[in-house]
Amino acid sequence: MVAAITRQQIVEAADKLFYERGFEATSFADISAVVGLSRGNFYYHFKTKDEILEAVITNRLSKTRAMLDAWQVEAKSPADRIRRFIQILIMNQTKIMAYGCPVGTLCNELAKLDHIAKSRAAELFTVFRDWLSHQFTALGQGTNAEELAMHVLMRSQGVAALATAFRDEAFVRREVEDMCQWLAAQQPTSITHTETASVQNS
Amino acid sequence: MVAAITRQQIVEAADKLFYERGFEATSFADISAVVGLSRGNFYYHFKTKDEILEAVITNRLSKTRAMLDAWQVEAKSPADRIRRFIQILIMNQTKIMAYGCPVGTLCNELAKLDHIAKSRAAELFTVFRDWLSHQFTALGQGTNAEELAMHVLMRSQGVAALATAFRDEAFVRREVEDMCQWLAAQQPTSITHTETASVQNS
DNA sequence: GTCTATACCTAGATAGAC
DNA sequence: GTCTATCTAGGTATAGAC
Repeated sequence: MVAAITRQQIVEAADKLFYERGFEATSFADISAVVGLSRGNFYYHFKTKDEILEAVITNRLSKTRAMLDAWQVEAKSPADRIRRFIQILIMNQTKIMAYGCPVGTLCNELAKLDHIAKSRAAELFTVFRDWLSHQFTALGQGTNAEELAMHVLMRSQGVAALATAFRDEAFVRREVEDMCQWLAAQQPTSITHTETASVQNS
Repeated sequence: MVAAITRQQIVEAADKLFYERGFEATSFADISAVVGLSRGNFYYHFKTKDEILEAVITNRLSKTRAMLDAWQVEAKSPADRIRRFIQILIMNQTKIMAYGCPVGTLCNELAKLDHIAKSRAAELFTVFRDWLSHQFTALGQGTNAEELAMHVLMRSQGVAALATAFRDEAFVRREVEDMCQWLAAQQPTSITHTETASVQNS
């Protein structure tokens, strides 16, 4: 149907604008201008702004799952997959320096607004955490796989936040490098020192 | 003067609301309601909303500097002072889980709005970074003191972001613990292993 | 399904009485 | 220095013609 295509166009445009300008700061007029639709017709597809947000989050969730599924096939080892995740910081550096992490900034904004969808937005983090946790288990870190996953997520969020504030490419590169070194130290089969001052001890 | 007191009340109220609800989502009506002032009278003190933001950031900067100066006296060793910084995550846990880090979330919002004050907000980070850098130098890490300072800032931001999304107190405690262990490993005089997979190498 | 027109509200901001 | 009244712009949302 044409309606389904228009709807998807709206969701994609809203996704981009919510990321670049924020949810509240984006108006229907902004979205409809991008799609090339009148504001009035807008309401044929979505009754409220919250409905669009809901659709945007759902869309992001499925796209994220698809991306992680692809990585599962493309990258051979669990360590390679985790590195692939870490490398997002390099791949999306320009956008992150301008607008921050799409997930983290959305969760923060919705938390402040005390918006109904804030827990649904946090699901995006859960998807990443569970996938990372799965990789750490495959890496032989079954006991504290989830803690290690949260640690990787935490670092990514921290790097993204400071990348936005300082716009320092060298900082991003250095921290990504450091994360990869940390990761190497998490592999029990690794030749590097098994003891590091890291999350592995509860 | 009475005007100066009223002005300060406005700044304090705006500071709190900008943190808890966000800059854009806070209206003049919200602020004046807290202060107990009419909207009209508001403009006697501040001509525009941006002027209030400017005043709020200036206020935060001076309060932050005062806090760090106090820590400089209260805590005896550089390591104690850095730990004091890390402990903010525990001290302000409830607020952070609800609204995130006041500095990080403000910088993110202003970045998305492409607001003129975004670089001024980032100065708040600079104040923390320079203070932390100073402590690391005192700790004997003069060569890469600033990098270590950025690493501490990065972790704090990451923990704050995920604390907001997951509201997991155990996670916060665990990561604070881990940061303190990492810190202990940064002291050259320390008895712990000198080599860790950490930022110390470029 | 898409449009125009419009209702209704709240925002930031101003004017002028007191 | 504080108030009320008011302006204008922009937001969400609806109605109804095509």
